[in-house]
Amino acid sequence: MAGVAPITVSRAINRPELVTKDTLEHVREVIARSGYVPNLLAGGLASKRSRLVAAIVPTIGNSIFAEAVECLTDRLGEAGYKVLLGLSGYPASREDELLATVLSRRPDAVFLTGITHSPESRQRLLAAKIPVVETWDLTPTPIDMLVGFSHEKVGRAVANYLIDKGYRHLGLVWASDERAAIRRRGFEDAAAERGVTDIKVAILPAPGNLKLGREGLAKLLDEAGDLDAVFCSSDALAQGVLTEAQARGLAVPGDLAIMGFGDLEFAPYTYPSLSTVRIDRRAIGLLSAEAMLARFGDRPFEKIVDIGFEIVERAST
Amino acid sequence: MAGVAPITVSRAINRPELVTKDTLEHVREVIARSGYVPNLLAGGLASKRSRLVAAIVPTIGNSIFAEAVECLTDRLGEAGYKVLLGLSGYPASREDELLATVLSRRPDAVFLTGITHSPESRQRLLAAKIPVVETWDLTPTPIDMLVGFSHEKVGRAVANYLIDKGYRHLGLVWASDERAAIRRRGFEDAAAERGVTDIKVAILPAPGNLKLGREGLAKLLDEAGDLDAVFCSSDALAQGVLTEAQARGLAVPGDLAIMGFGDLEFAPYTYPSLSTVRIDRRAIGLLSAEAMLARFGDRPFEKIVDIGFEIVERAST
DNA sequence: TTGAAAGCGGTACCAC
DNA sequence: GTGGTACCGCTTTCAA
Repeated sequence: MAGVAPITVSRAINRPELVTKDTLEHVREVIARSGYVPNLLAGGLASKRSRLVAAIVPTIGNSIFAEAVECLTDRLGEAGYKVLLGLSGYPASREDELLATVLSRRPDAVFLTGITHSPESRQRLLAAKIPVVETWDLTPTPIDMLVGFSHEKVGRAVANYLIDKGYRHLGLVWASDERAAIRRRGFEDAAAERGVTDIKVAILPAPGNLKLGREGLAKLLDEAGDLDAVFCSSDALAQGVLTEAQARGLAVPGDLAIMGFGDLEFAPYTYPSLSTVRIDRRAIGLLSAEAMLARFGDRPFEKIVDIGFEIVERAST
Repeated sequence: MAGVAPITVSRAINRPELVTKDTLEHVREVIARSGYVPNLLAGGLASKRSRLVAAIVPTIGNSIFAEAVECLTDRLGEAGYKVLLGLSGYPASREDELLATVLSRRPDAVFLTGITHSPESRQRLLAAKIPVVETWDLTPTPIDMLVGFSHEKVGRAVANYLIDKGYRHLGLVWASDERAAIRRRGFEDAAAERGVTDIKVAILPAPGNLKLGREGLAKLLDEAGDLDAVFCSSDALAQGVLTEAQARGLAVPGDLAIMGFGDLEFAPYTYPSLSTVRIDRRAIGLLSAEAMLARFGDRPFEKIVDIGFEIVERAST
């Protein structure tokens, strides 16, 4: 329609600096007039760059992962990439199958949640020869790149924090999630080193929610009445624990201290508020995007980024 | 590698019923052994079916949209489709641009939030000739299909509900969001019909959160002390209003009744809990998926699905 | 700066 | 039931 070769249109769109100003204007005018929409499937096939990034997360509903995915999507979108969403569920049993189907879309990079993946998945990821960013956890041997923090350190830090404050009768209201299990181990190890053992635990199905939190505390209190501090594997559970404590007339933190995890948006402004472990979820998405973009542009990027965490003290501990 | 024509491999994967059992087994064995991963970009280009569905939502972080997208993704995933995420932000100013870039991926269907789209977007959508599902709202003239509910009716229902309960000094803590504006109009119209005017309004930026909710109630109370019921444009804001009310020593619902909107997961179990308008977010995602799948299979599906809503009464009204 | 030809990796169509 | 051939719509490569 524009009276030029297809390749000139391609260049006008993708590398306008290679085209004369006049040709460029003309092609653009025809594009606008004709309503031409380039077919990126075809483009991806020919160029072997799909400009698609797969994000595999357990869930995005009411969850700490949503915000990371949101940041990832935003940042990648600026650079012309779109995010393919893969929800692996809890437990991440669907990850293998999901990864296989997602890789057949030929994404240019993959964002993964967690660091434990089946040998088949690792193999497939390696074979794809694309940037892979594992997140939400730390390991010295990532598949490729990693943006996360140490769950063991979180557990240890919270145990020491609570013990420093004088609490000795500790309880956990805990979702049966892989990374939470590592936090628990860190917590129990550090507590044991300080001479605090006999930690009560209520295990609940993941993902946690307010109702499960209430049930968790109820179970804990029915079994052991002398609890003075509870650490929860998520803020959602902590909200439930707080609710149950209030319903039972317990003063927080007077009778019972409560610590959450994740620092979900609703937490910081609640009154009386929950103490929690702040994780910079936006940083996980953003840094993952930057890591991928760096690799796309052959620029160097740190292999492992530890974004750390922070204990946020509020009225409840 | 299998000693058969490419098309036979294609059939073994996509239409195994057309291939002899022996050939099928052999091809499958070779596929497993070689680690062959089909290229769906190429397949999509050739077949003109990308098996991609675009979902355009304002945001997925801490939001009512995340759950709908989750259900959509799950249901479509079962059928071999993947979801391309498009985040249009608040206000949906990026929708046009987003839609253009997303359509160049040749999705087989599009999930949209809301019913107001620019003429260019409507045009592009129509030109794509694919199923389009608009959601979260109602109109007699959708682009194609629609799964939603009437925001005007929600507003009217809440006004009548509060007035029936004897509240006369009404306030709104409201995010500046398009659909919320329609609920507000319905609320004010119905209230006016019952003789209740002079409704105080605090307008806040979207999306609402707990902190903004606190600020909203503070503003309302500072301007008009005689408030006896507040309707919030989201549960997140309502949580903030509740928090601020408690901080000021107001009894809820004795001194101040509070009504939220959306029925976010944290709300149902909070104690004392918020009354709210329950929207079946999962149904929006699921029914949208079903609508698309029906159209893919040339099966009929209702053009417009009104999922309705429900006022959930709890301690706070 | 622009274009011709080839091909990316599959699937549609029709013959065998 | 299986295969040959053409072609999906774009980008690569190399030549002009």
